[in-house]
Amino acid sequence: MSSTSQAMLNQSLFEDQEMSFQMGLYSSLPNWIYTPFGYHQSPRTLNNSSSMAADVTSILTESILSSTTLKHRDFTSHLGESEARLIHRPTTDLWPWGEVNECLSSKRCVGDHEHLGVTAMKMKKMKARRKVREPRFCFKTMSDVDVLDDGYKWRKYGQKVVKSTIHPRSYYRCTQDDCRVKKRVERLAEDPRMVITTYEGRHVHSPSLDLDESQAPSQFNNFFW
DNA sequence: CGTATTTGACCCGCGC
DNA sequence: GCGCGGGTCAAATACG
Repeated sequence: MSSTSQAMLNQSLFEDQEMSFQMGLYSSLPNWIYTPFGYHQSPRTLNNSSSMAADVTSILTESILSSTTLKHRDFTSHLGESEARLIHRPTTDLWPWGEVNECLSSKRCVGDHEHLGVTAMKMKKMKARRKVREPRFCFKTMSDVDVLDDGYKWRKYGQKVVKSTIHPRSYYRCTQDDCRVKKRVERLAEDPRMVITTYEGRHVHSPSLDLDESQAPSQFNNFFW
């Protein structure tokens, strides 16, 4: 992995993030899956199978959100041995399970975030808020449009100019009754081409196919909750 | 005219 | 306690 893409990865690890994905330009598939702990793998190595990529993201998300320990066999049992081998980091052929488990057991998180501009103070804030906040994760997408179509219907309820960027942050709530899922959308200060979409909570319903619902939702919707 | 968006006010947690 | 920053509310406004 180049140092440039590593820098992009680091940028995605911003405050409050449980998990992030980076999606490729005009692609519905994440190129990378990032955990808050800094490693990654490319679902594209899985034969471009989006359903399989969705499976991987589901496992990661479930594991992180439920604070269970992530184990390699979680992948092997789900994907099969040969496919699980493919999701190892290509450069090292090693998935740092020790670090994953360490972080998931809340002994310590992320280690060197200082160079990312995330202070220890902020980390304290994150921990405090995580206790009361819904699980959240985010996508980083290169896109001209701010609000990506994720299959759900959203109503905007706020906009705020946040510090350190000229780009306002928009706040959306799922329009479905009894569904408290929120998302916020902002552009990366360092690279306005990148849209950061942060989801908070999980939908209690399926994506609304507001028009033509005869079409199957397809695996694309598996990426979103 | 009903619904969605805009936008300033308000609230709340946090650091000092 | 005060100020700051981020998140939400809700009245006003825009839109279809």
